[in-house]
Amino acid sequence: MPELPEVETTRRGIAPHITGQRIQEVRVRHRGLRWPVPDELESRLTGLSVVAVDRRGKYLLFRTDGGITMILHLGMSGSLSLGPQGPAGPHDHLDWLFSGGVRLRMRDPRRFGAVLLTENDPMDHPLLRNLGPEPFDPRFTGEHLYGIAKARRVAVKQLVMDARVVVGVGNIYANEALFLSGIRPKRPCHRISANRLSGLRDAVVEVLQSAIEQGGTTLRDFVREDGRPGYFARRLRVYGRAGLPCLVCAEPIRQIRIGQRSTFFCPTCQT
DNA sequence: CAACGGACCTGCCTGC
DNA sequence: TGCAGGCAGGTCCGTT
Repeated sequence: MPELPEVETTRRGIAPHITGQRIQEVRVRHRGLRWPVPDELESRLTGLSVVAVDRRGKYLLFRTDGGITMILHLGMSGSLSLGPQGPAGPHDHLDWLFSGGVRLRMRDPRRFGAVLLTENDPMDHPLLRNLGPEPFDPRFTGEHLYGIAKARRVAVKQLVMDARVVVGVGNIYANEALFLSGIRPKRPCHRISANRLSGLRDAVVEVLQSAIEQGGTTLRDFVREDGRPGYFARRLRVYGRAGLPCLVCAEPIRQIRIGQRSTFFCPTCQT
């Protein structure tokens, strides 16, 4: 159930184990993901070595010495694990077996994930081409947010969740960042000052950074028999806390819907 | 262009 | 206990 911190934690967990390793065999059990797993995946990957595992937004990029990059997205319910994992379950779609004996497995019950190949620069791939800056990129600034916000009329929560504006801010961390910066999720983005949007930028960076740091502390558990990456306990201030007292002012946290997504905020701390 | 709603799927929880 | 309904951390795509 990955947002950017989970994807980054996964990347850091697997990269040291498979970088430099040769793909000996690819087993595809179920091709049905968001898009069908390409028929030629097995034949084109077998024999290549992984030279790097990168990330762009929530996409993982497995770069190989054959000039081919495998693009992998975990969707809503996907996870990667390093083996040995035991017998494959019904939602274990793919295995990659490496020459060193390591096995990487992708599980995805809801099948919103994706596995694709590209032989070109993956940044030019249609799925990645129009993505906004990484949250930790110096180009993601308050001015960047403000410049876009003044020309748009959506709720600010929808703006920060728009991958063309900045990548990696999913529903949980959008809620958290808006709480931290004291902005109501529903506020029209063009009616927020540059100063407050700058605060929102800082909050986005902080909330993602600290989640990644917490994930890092459990990385040692990444290789486990049951396979699931070590999900860390999140310290959430508003997400999922409808009706519970605000941790700052004790006012009950409210829950509304914005663009079909659950939204949580404190009616006194956030204006 | 921007905004919006629907679509893709399964699992899990709630309430009748 | 069974079943319907609602909800879930993503994001693409078609329509207006």
